[in-house]
Amino acid sequence: MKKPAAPAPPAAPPEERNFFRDVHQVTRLVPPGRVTSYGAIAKYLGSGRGARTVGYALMAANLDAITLKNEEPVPAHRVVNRLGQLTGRHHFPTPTAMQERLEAEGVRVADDTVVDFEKLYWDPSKELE
DNA sequence: AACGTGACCCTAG
DNA sequence: ACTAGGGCCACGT
Repeated sequence: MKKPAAPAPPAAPPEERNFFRDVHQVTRLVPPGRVTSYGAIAKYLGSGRGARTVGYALMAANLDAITLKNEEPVPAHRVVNRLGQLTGRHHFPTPTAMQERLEAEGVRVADDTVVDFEKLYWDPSKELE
């Protein structure tokens, strides 16, 4: 007798998704005045090509932090794409909130792009080993 | 259960 | 040098 259908392991705890939690954690590790990229985080987490999901997680992170328990806000404004562009600025409360926050930390932004991006780049795989 | 979406990245012509 | 397309992962309905 074979099992008609048993691969239903809903052993998923009510806790948040590990992936999300991981992304939030790494993002929070980014020091002020520094920036990182989605791909770097994805790679650090082992996803490699899950850079997209990282962005997803960040968006949810903002909502989660505010809606769920807001334990600690996630500095999503420190995460940009590999080109240093503030691609996610449109998802912020205001289209300029991301840039304002970055500038508030000393990060210069010009044309929706981080100036000296390579210089301010913070790679978790290298900084955190 | 399947399809569609999304703050991306990489490779090819 | 630039443009175009596909792929991957996770979530929502």
